[in-house]
Amino acid sequence: MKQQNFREKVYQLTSQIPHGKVATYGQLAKLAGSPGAARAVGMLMKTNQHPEIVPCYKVVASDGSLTGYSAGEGIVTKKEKLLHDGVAFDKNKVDLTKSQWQRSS
DNA sequence: TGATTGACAGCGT
DNA sequence: CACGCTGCCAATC
Repeated sequence: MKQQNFREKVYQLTSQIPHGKVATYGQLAKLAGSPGAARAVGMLMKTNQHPEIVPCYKVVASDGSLTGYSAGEGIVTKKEKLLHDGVAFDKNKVDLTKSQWQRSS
C-alpha cells in the first residue's frame, strides 16, 4: 500500500467512517500517519476539496465537541447531520463512548 | 521560499 | 467542572 499524501489519506479515512459513527481529528491524523496533526486535519476539512466523499460532519474534537463546519448553519447543521446519521449524542456533544469510530476492521 | 494560519489535543489553573 | 495557554503538523497566502 503506497503512502498517499497526508491529505489524501485523511479524506480517504473520513470517507470510510461507517454510518452512525464519528472520528476525532486526532484519530484521523494518527491513522493518516501523523499523530498530533489534528490541526492539519481540521484545516483539510475546512479547505474541503472533496465534500462529496468526505462527510466532514463525522469528524469531531477529541472531547466529542462539534467544531467548525463551513456549511449550512455551521455547528447546528453538523449536529443535526450526526443525529440523522444515528450517532449517539449527549446534549450538545457526541457520545464518543458509544459512537467513536473503531479503527480499520 | 518564508511566515502565518487553523474545524485540535493535552495539561494546568 | 469550566476556561486558558502551549505545542504539533500540514496547508495556504
